[in-house]
Amino acid sequence: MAEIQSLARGLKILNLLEHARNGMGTTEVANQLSIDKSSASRLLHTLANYGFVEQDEDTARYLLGPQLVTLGQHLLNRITLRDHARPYLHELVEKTGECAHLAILAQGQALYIDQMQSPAALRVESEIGTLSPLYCTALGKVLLAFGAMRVPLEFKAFTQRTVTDKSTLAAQLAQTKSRGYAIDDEEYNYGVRCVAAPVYDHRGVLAGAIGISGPAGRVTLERINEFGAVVKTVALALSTRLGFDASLARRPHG
Amino acid sequence: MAEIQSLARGLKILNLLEHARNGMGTTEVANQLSIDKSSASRLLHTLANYGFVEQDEDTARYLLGPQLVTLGQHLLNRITLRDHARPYLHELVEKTGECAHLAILAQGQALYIDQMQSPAALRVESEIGTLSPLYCTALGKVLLAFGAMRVPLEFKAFTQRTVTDKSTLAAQLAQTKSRGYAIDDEEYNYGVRCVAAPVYDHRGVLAGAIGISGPAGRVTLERINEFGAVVKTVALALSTRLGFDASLARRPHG
DNA sequence: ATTGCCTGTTGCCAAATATACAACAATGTT
DNA sequence: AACATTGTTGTATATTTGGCAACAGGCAAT
Repeated sequence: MAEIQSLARGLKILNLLEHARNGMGTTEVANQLSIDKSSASRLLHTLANYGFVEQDEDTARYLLGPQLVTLGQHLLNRITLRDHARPYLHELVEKTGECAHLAILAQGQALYIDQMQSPAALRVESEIGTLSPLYCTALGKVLLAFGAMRVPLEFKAFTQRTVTDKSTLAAQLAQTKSRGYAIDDEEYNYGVRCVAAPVYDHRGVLAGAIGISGPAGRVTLERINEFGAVVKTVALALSTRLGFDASLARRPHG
Repeated sequence: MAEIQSLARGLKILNLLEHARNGMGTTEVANQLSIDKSSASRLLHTLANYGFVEQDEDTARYLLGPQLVTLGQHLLNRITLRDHARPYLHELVEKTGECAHLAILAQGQALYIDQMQSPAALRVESEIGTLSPLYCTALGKVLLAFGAMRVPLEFKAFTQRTVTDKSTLAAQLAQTKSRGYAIDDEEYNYGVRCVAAPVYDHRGVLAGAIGISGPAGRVTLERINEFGAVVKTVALALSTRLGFDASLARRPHG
C-alpha cells in the first residue's frame, strides 16, 4: 500500500533522532532524508507541536520529545506479561546470579521489555526498549523456534561465533525446540553467554521469552545446561501463572 | 507556522490510541478525526510500516506499536537527571515512608519520569510517563513557581479543593517560592497530599522537581511542614550533586 | 443458507497540500 | 568586520493527498 509521504518523513525523523545523542539541526535532518530544508523545518515544527520532538533551549537542536515517553510508557504499562513476569525475573536472578531479561517479538526483532539486574559487579546491561536480532540471541532464538516468525534472510555477524549459516541456525532451532531452551554462546556480544526459554499465554500461544545473560567466565559451557534447566523451569512457572495449561503443550493447536 | 496536515493527523492518531485500551478500528479512527475511512486506512498503514502502531492479530484493531517503547525508553535513558535522582528518591522514601516522584516540565505539564514506591500497603501509585497539570500538583506548582513557565489560563477542578482561582494560585506560588517547597492538599486526587521541591542543574536553571505523595491520613497538615523540610533538603542535595552551587541561588541570572 | 450490515481496502480524479526555490534573518566563525 | 552557516518565511507549481465510490470480507440475524 502507498505510504503517506509526509507522515512517513515525520516518522523517519523520529528514527533519525534516536541515534543522535546531541540532537540534530534542521539542515542536518534535511540532508539525511534528502529533502529540502524548508520541508524539514515544517515537519519538525509539526512534530514539536505535538510533543514528539523538542528543541533544546540552548543549542536550538531538535531532540526526541516527551510525548514519546508518555506513549511508550503507557504501552509498556499495558503489557500485562511484564507485570506477571517481574517476580519470575527476580527468581532467575536469585537462582543464577545473572541478569534476567524479558523480551517479546516486535518488528521482527526481540524487544526487551523488562530487565532485572544481577547483584554482581560484572554484569550484562541491556536497556529496556532495545531491539535485538532474532538469530543470534538466546531470547531471539526462542521467539524464532517457538513462534510463528519465519527465519530471517540475512545474517550479519556480530562476533566470530555468530551463526550466519541458514542450515546451522535451523539445526540450532530444532535443538532449541527439543530441549526447551536456547543458548547464545557469545554470538552477539563477546564474552557474554545467554540462556532463554519460551513463555506461553493462556491460549498456548508464545507470549515472549525470558532468560539470563552473564559473563562467559561464570556462565560456562559446562554449567550452561544447569542454567538452561533453571530458565526452562522458571519460564514454565510464569507460563502457568499466565493461565497456560502445560498438559496441552504438545498439541498447541488442538 | 503551518502544520504538515498528514503528519499532524498521524500524530493525532497516536494520541487517540493512547486512550483506547482495546485499540481502534479504521472507521473509528476516521470518525474521531473527522476524516475519511480511506485516509485513516492509509495513515494507519504508514504508521504500521514504521512500527508506531501494530495490528492485533485477533481483532485486527490498531494498537500503539513497539517503536514507541523503543524511542520513549531511549529518551528516558538519556535523561541523566533520572540517574542522578534515583538515590535521592530512595532517600525520600526512607525518610518519609511515602512514594517519591521525579518530574520535569514537558508540554506545559508535569511529566513523571521516575518513581520509587513506598513500602506501605496504602500508597500512591503514579505511572512513569504520566502527564499531570501544573496548577494542582505539588510537582507542577514547583515547576510553575521556579521555572520559566507562565501560569495556565484555564483551570479544571479535579476535587473540591482544586484551586481554580488565578489570584489564589499566584499567592500559593509566591508562598512556594518563599518557603522553598510546594504543597498539594488533595487538589488533584481525593485523600492524597503531596509535597515537592525544585531541583536545579549546574547552571542554576530549574531541571525538575522531586516530591512525595501519601494518603492524607499519614501526610497530615500538622506534619506537612516537616515533610516539606525533608523534601527541600533532599532536593537541594540532588541539585548539589548536579553541580548546582547553592551560594549562587539568590541570583540565578548573575 | 441467505440476506443485510458493517468494516476495511483499493482505484481514480480533482483539488488541496506539500514541496522546492529563493530571499531573508539570525547566529556564530574566521 | 566580513563571511559562512543555519533556520524561517513567502510563493507558485505540481505532486500528493483525500474524498468518493465501488468492492471484498466478516459477522449476525433471519
